[in-house]
Amino acid sequence: MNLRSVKPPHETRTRILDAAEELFMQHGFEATSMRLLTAKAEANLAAVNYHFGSKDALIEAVFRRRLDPMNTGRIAELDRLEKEAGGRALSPEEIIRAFVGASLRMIEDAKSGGRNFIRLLGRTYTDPQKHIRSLIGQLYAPAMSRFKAAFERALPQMPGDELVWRMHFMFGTLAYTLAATDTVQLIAGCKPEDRYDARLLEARLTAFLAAGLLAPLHNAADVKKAA
Amino acid sequence: MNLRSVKPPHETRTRILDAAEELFMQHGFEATSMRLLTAKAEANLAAVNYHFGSKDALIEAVFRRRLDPMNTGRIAELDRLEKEAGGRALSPEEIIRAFVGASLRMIEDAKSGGRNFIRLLGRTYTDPQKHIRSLIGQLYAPAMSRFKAAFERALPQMPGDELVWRMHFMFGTLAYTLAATDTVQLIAGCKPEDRYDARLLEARLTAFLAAGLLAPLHNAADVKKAA
DNA sequence: GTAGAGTTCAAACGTTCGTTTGAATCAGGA
DNA sequence: TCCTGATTCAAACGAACGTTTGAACTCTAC
Repeated sequence: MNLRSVKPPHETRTRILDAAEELFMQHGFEATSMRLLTAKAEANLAAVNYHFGSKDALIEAVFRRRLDPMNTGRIAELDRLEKEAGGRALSPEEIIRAFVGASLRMIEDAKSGGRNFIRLLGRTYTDPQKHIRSLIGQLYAPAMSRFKAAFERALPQMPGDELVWRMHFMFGTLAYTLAATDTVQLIAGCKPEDRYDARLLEARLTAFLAAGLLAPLHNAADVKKAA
Repeated sequence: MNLRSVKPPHETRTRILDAAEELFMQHGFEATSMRLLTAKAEANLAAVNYHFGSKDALIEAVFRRRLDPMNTGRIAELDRLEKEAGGRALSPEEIIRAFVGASLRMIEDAKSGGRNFIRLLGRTYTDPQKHIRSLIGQLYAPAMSRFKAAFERALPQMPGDELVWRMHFMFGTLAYTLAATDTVQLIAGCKPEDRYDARLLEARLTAFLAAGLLAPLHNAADVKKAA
């Protein structure tokens, strides 16, 4: 029995995923070389191609590992809330919290690299590569349609296109807030340790998003008339 | 006089900037090679290094060309509004519109590549490379502090850290909304030509942002108690 | 018409990239 | 103990990268 045999099966795979998550976040996909990545994972250069097939397949695996459970959890949480509410309609705040909470709980989970992943994810929503965006879209699609239906029930009076846009705005606020923490420092000095008091952030985000979602409806006719 | 002499002076520089703007948007910085870029600009491979010095310097020039006038315009618009208002305090909506309007006016300007730039910009806020983010931060700093002061005058009752966070949220919504148009299609089918009716989008965005900015203040003590 | 600065050009530089290869090493069952 | 499939390893592959070079070319001013 040599030293290497103490590793559980597939540990190399996991070490590669962890290293990839962190390095992709720090440097981006293209700027992270397989040599740097495998060195950090304490694996051989060929290990990525052996275990995943290619660099692109590794990227996909990084997202699937975290995103599938996260969105499954979001849907389950929504199911739970609706069952708990019986026939009563959920409030917009409850629905927002079910969505936002999943991200923040992963950020709070400091032991696993969840925070790395959330920041990576925020950056990837706007990645220029089409196959990456379509992967993200594909992984989000079930949760998206589920939450859209929930919002429609909670806000039956809101026009469909308006709801789509406001969901887009909410989604963007969440993605950007968790990815671009530097901007807060840009706006004003802000102690780093305050940045991720997840519970306080959740309250701030939810209040902001709920208010935006429930903003008074503009009058499209007025907008066009003013033009 | 040969064919090339019909080009105005520095036109090669401009063609390179235009090509870079479009290709950086489509493929990102790293994935855009100098060979592809100079081919699109109908320039020699060495032209970028001759006119700009390096690829990094080209990236910086792309941002400076658009961002400097845009933020100068934002500040001028705010100055104009305040002068027009005399002593009266500006409303949050007016301030938001002054900021958002600059982005949307550039998107509307379809002839120049303004729309490309705005999308590129939205993606770059979350770029992993530190020197790029710090460049963006540096170019935004004057407008940021100017608008922060304006919001403080408009909302004297709002705590400082709360305002910083809400500005962060607003900034994120704007950046993401203009960069990740694909997500709207993900949430629900949406005709592409509707996506950038800039005037309608400005109304939607401003309503959402103003409502979020003016959201009821949460009670931080309650949040901590609930934890 | 010629000197000279500004610009363009083809070619090559050294480096790094993702991937492949084939041998070496491992664990576990017959 | 030996076989077998799974995994790791060092080494090399061809391609693509950003940059540099020095000659060729263009236009202006004298």
